[in-house]
Amino acid sequence: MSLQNTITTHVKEAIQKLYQADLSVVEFQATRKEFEGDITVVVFPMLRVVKGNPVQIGTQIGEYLVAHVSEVSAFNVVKGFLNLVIADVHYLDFFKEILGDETFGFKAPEGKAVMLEYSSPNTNKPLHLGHIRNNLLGYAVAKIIQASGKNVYKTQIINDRGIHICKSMLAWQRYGNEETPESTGLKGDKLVGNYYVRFDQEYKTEIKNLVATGKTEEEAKKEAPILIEAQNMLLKWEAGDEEVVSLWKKMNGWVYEGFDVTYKNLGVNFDSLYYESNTYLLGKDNIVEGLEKGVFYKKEDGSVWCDLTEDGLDEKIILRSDGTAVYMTQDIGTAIQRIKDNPDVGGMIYTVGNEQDYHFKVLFLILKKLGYDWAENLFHLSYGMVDLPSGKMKSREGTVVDADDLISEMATTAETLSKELGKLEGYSEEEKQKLYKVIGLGALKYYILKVDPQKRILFNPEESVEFQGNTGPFIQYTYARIQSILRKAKGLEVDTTTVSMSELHPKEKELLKLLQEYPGTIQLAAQNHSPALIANYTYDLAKGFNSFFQNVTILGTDNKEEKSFRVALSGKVAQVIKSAFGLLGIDVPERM
RNA sequence: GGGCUCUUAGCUCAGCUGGAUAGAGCACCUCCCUUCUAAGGAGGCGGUCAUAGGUUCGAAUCCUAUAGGGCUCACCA
Repeated sequence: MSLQNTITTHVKEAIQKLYQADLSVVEFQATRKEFEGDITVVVFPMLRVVKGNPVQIGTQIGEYLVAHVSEVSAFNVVKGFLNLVIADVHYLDFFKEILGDETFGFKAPEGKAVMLEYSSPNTNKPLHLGHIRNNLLGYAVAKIIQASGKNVYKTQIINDRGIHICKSMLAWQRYGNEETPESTGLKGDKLVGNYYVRFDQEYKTEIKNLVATGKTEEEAKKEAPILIEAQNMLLKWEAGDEEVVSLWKKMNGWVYEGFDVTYKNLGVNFDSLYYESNTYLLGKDNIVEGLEKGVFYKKEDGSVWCDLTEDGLDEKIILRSDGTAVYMTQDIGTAIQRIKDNPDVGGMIYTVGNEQDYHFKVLFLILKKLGYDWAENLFHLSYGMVDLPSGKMKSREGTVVDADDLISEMATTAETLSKELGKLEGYSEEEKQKLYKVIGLGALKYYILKVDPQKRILFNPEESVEFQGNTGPFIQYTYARIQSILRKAKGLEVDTTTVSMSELHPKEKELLKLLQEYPGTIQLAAQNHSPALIANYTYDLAKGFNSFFQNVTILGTDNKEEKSFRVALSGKVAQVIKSAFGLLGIDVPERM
């Protein structure tokens, strides 16, 4: 039983004996550092059940706890706050318990699995900064939920069809001169993206010309020949035209090769892939089912709708009057299909930007109305946009921050800083390059993940990503520093198997308290789908260690017990840093 | 206009179920490398928690209104 549970039980007991009243919950908080004590019981809420002076009640409970709970060695009461001093032995026992536990903080999976979708790119252009946020979030949340005790399947739906894809295809066909990634040396996704931009340029020119002949802007946008041709191409694709389909396959193949490189560099991966070209016709059967159940209704023109006005939303179209599917149709079908493919999945998480908040609200509601039990466990992992100082990123205007460029720039910055510090003698060039990547990516990932997903990120490529202070590299540095201690401790033959300190240094206690929080933080982060909680926790832990490191002698002490305990404690901190950063998808270097 | 969401130090952000004097980093100022990695540590400066009401023992946190930013409200995806 945890200490909090023990104390809760005894506080309830005390209230029962002293006041013959039943307390439903006991509130705790960490004791503020200006007061003596480790944990604090808040007395105020008890006043609802027990009448009296909070200080007096607190004192009585304190006396009872000191008498009945061995870990509570002393107490003091300030206003309605009962500060409890916890005996060192409790922390040492805890430490003994977790010292050899490699999976400390992690729960074994049980119950139904979760399917988590993220990334979901379009295959007409390369990945950019917005995708990076999506990927980092999705991947981290998957890891966190896994750690909290549920199996997670990572998946993505690849938007590989539609008019935007045809635009790139058409431009390449017209102006590409049979260029390939091989012939140009370009990454496949970059090459295709260039032709998407090219299409837009031609399109704009045609609009301008049409407007010059007297057309309105509106008309021109609809009538531009290149657009008509792209639309025709889409029709051909849908009809299975061999030439178009083979071009489509070729160019998408290039894009996938390019994406693979980016994903690999980012360190993310997927357990399964869904292609929109396979799923875009899904959902129509479910429409029939919904009509039968009376969830949907048909209008005179044949279009199908779902009335959500009773739930405070609008009427939503589910099927066009010509019988073709809309976005919502596909998403309904795909969700149902996924559960059919994976019967052990009991819920899904969609990592999609907050501009689609309404869409997912509607989607989840419809699935509930259709009566699927798993529809109760759907979650839209919504996140804010990534803005640049110049405003919103627009791919057609070339103001996007390219994912590959950004990743390599971060590594370059890490390299520059590393060289200034000059601590890497004895490392091969290859090892160094690898390290720069780890540090650069660490900075980028941490920078993005430490921010609450819901909030927008203002990304200033010039100055935003720091390497000092509350950053990824700071935490990586702390880890590397501990590794250095552990390497040196090996020669000293420190016995880390036993822990028998008589008295804890305040800095040691601080670290042990932080370690105690780790499992709870993982649970909370999983519950809130928030990697930011893990990021901030890891920072606190690293900071705690650095303070410890600078104020307490670890290897230099003559006291053998002290040395062995401090080395063991450092090692455990390193292990937790590594595991917490693992949840964020951030690697940690042995040296830096 | 309706709906959703955000607003905390000069800047970037924490702040879990409402709890004690609102916390970090950057920047600025003082100290600390003959000691285990100074990408570090110790300290200082800096706040009307957007504004106004309300709820209660107690509000950055919950409710209402207002202001400002963002998103959304297509037979687009």
